[in-house]
Amino acid sequence: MTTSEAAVQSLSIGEVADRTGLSVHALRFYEREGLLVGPVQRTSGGRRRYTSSDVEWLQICVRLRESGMPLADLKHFAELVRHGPGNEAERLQLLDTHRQRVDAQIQALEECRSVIAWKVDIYAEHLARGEADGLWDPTT
Amino acid sequence: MTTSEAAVQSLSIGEVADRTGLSVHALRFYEREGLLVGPVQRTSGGRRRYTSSDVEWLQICVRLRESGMPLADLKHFAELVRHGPGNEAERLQLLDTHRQRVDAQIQALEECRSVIAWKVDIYAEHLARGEADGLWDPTT
DNA sequence: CTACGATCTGGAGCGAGGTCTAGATCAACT
DNA sequence: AGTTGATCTAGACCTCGCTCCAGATCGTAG
Repeated sequence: MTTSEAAVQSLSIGEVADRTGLSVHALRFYEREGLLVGPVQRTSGGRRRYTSSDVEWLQICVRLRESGMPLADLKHFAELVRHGPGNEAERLQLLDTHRQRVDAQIQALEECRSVIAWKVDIYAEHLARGEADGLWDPTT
Repeated sequence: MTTSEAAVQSLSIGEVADRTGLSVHALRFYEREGLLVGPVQRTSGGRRRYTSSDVEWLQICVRLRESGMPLADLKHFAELVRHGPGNEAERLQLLDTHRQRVDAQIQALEECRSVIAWKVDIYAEHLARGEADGLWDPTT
């Protein structure tokens, strides 16, 4: 049998690492930093057992981090959730602000992309005509 | 006339900082790190004078950095350009590889965006129905 | 029982990408 | 000449986000 039998609902840190893409080091680090909503349960021997709700939260954290949210903001969000109902408007604002930043980021990346694509085209064209057509501006 | 025109077209480090968005510190740092194609000219007094071609290169650097290219790659690109013609294929590949990374990044951000937008909608809906409808999953 | 891998804690270390300081010099204005 | 602000160099320092280490413990398979 595998590691989880009675533990079908709770996962070890390694299993959570697999499911979230975070390293076990990062998971412990996140916990120390107060990025989790609640305290992680422990076995009698002191090993962490993560609930599916812990894992869902971590998966959201991963998305927010991937999209550039700083750990400090993530921590703030965790605190809001931890303090329970009554601050939903603030949570909404935090997320919505971040969404706007993501939008801006996507747009900036698309501009970069087109500048890069343009450079790529210049190079490709030069190469197609043969490299031997001599000098050209170093910045192209 | 031509000479003075050329002189007029060179910029101080502060002016370049304004035009590129990089700090003067960052400009000196980039230079030290070998990210520039050529050595920057100096006045008799030792102050840097940037040509418009320097500035163009820096503007490309800014775009590449904004889109996540590491300084090491930028340095590599600068070296290729510095060593003159003959390695255009390699430059092309470097840029094209980066363009692919940018594409992947845009796609990842769009996924994040939609996850976040979904969360935002959940919060907005709850708030629209009044905050008083009690408990809900902390991870929502 | 023994091995062996996974996990534990606290704290040090790291790589990226700058940022800042000190103390001197330069250049322009008054 | 004096004042002021920009720039110079070398090098120390900083933030962020992990990553890794040492040394101990847990827990399962053989």
